[in-house]
Formats: sequence, structure tokens, C-alpha cells
Amino acid sequence: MADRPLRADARRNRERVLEAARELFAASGLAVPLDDIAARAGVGPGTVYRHFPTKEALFEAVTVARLRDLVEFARGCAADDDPAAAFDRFLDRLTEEAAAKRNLPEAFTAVGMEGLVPVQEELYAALAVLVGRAQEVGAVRPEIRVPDLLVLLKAMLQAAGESPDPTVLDRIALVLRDGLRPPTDPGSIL
Amino acid sequence: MADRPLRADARRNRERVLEAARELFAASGLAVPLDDIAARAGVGPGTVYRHFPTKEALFEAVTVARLRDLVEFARGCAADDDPAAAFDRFLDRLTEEAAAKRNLPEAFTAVGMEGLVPVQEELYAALAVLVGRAQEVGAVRPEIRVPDLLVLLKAMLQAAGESPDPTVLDRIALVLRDGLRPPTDPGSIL
DNA sequence: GGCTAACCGGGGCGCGTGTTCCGTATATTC
DNA sequence: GAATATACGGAACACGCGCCCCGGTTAGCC
Repeated sequence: MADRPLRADARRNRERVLEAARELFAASGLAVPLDDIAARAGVGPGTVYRHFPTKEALFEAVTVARLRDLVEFARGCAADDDPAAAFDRFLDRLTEEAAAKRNLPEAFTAVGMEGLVPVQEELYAALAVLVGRAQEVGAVRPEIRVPDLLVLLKAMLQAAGESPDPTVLDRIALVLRDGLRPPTDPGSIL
Repeated sequence: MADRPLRADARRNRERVLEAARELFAASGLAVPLDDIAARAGVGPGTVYRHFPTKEALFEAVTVARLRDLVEFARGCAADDDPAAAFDRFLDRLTEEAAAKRNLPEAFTAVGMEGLVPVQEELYAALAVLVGRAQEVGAVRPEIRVPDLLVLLKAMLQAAGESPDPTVLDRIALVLRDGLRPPTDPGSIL
């Protein structure tokens, strides 16, 4: 209970494990063997378990951080003056991150990971604001709900991760963006 | 080599295994344990292996059939008079099938399954015609290529399959459809 | 109805992978 | 610099699952 400060080498190893986990989870998702993470960190498997009670816990630790960043960004966008531009900025950010981060899509809807739920809910709430405001100014079709968006975004991230050709992502993002806009309603172009 | 006709009980069991595999693969994809399939078919695991040399072979057998149907449908669409409507019909069919068929998306891009390749190529070719014709009449944005479409559809079906709410799929299909259309080009509405 | 060959069932092997354990090494403290 | 708690490493364990094998059974044929 009395959190004694970690020994110096312990803290260093903890950081190394997190770093290795970040990279490998991003590359191959949850499928990567834990031993590989340990090896990449220059550490034995036992050491990983000293710091994280389970493989899932490690995944959580890595993923919560990434999701938290995303939530923060979404909140920043929500505070933007121009709701349409704000929504666009968020999509931009997501397509950037999509490059080769397979753990993000898994994190969106992963179930059964206790620690992920709060951040998922925060993301949901932030997106609700972002989408709602964009819909008010007619930048996003009104029937769209946050879960729809999450599914779509997840699909995009997944698709991007699987395709070897990076330009695929550009075209997919294009389709998504145009599809989210309301069907041309005369006079909607500010 | 001389394909002696299968014994009656053997043929019956083979059919049962295929049936069980269809259902379970559709529900949970390749992840379902082979023993479950055997149990569902009322058969021992050994019997499954008598008919299919490997679990992947069973998956192939089930999936090739489904893909072949899809290819046939796509070809039918390609022969349609109205290319725009034909493309739409294909999308409709796909969203219908998406309801709870997790093996379909996996089949689109599954690699390392020898038997799947020919059908995948056929699907690719059929889609190329379908998309090409739709593009000629301005129903689909010109920069889209078949791989884009495959990746996008796959990810979407997958993501939608995970969502408990079936209406999500409807809205996603809507977004997809509008997103694939070229950005309103005055005069494109026949 | 009996004979033969084909087929069935499920127990068991091997492997990959998450997890634990303990003897050894090292940081910290006095 | 010695004492002690803390952390390390990797071998060993547990387990799920794909896959094989053999004793028993059943279908097909005379």
C-alpha cells in the first residue's frame, strides 16, 4: 500500500517493457506473444509479470495512454469555433494515426477489459459533442450516431492496417468523409 | 484416385460436418475450435479429419461455396443494363449477407489458403467490371480501385458484425454508398 | 447371414503461449 | 563495505487446441 519508490533498475525496465509493448502491439495487435515483448525489451518474461499482472493489463496500459491522447484531442476539437472544421481535423488526426497502429482499432470496441471502459466512455462523450455540433451546422448527416462513427472509424483503421498500399487509406478516408456529409442539400455550402 | 463412391454413413457425416462448420464459422469465424464443430455435428474430431485434411481445408470448403455464389451474383450484376443500379444491387446483397456472417470478410483477403485464391481472383475480376462500368456512367468516383473496395467492404462487414445494434449497418451502408459516389458534379444526375 | 473393407470415436501427442517460481544478482541503506 | 530487501531471468508448469492413431463398429457385397 505504502508505494515505496521503485528501484532505479525496476523503473528503467518498466519503461523498456512499455516501449517494446507499444511498438509490437502497434505492429501486430494483441496477437504478439508476450515473450517477444520481453525479448524486445531485453528482459525475461518474469520481469514483465512483475510489473503487469497479465498480458491484457499490459495492453491496457499501453492503449489507455493512446486513447487518452485521442480523447484530449477530440475535446480540443470540440472547443473549436468552426464545428465543421473541427470534425474534419479529428478525422485527419485519425487517418494519420492509422498508418500502422493496429492496437487502436482493437481498443475502440474491445470488451472485457475493465480498465479500458472509462476511456472508451470519455471518447464516446467527446465524439458526441463533436458530431453533434457538426450536425447542427449541417456538416454531418443527421442520422449518424456515435456508435456508427466508431464502427466506421474502426473499419478504416483496420483496413488501412491490412493493406500494404498506403494510398488505399487516402481513398478510403475520402469515401468516408464524403459519405458522412449530408447528401447535397441545396444551399448547404455555407 | 479411383473415386469409389463414399459409403452412405460417410457421406451423411460429411454433410453434417459441413453444415456445422457453416454455422459455426459464420458465427465466430476461424476462431472456433475444431472440436466444437465436431461436437455440433455429433461426430468425433477424428471423423472431421477423415474428410478434411486440415481445419483450414474445411474453412476453405465452406467459404469457397459462399464466395462462388457472390461471384456469380456479381457477374449477373455486371450484365445488367444500368451500371449504376447494378453496383447498388451488389452493395445491397453484401450488406444483407453481412448480418451475421463473419467468415465472409475473412475470406475476402485471407492469405495462405491455396484453394481460396482462384475464387478471390474471380471476385476481383467480376468487381473490376462492375466498378468500371459504374465509373463510366459517373456512379462511382473514378479514383476508386477494386482493392480499395475490397478492403473497405471487408473492414466494414467485420466492424458491423461486432456491433450488437443491427441498424448500425444500415447507416454505415448509407455512408459507404454516398461516399463512393463522385462529389456532386453538376449534371451527373442523368 | 457372414465376410471384408471402410469408417467412426475419442483418447492422446506435440506445440505454442500465458503464467509462476525460485535461485541469483543488484540497488539501496547504514 | 556489509547487510538486506528488492528485482531479475529463464526454466518449468498449465492449458487449449490442432492433429494423429488404433480398437471397435458398421455398411456394402456375396
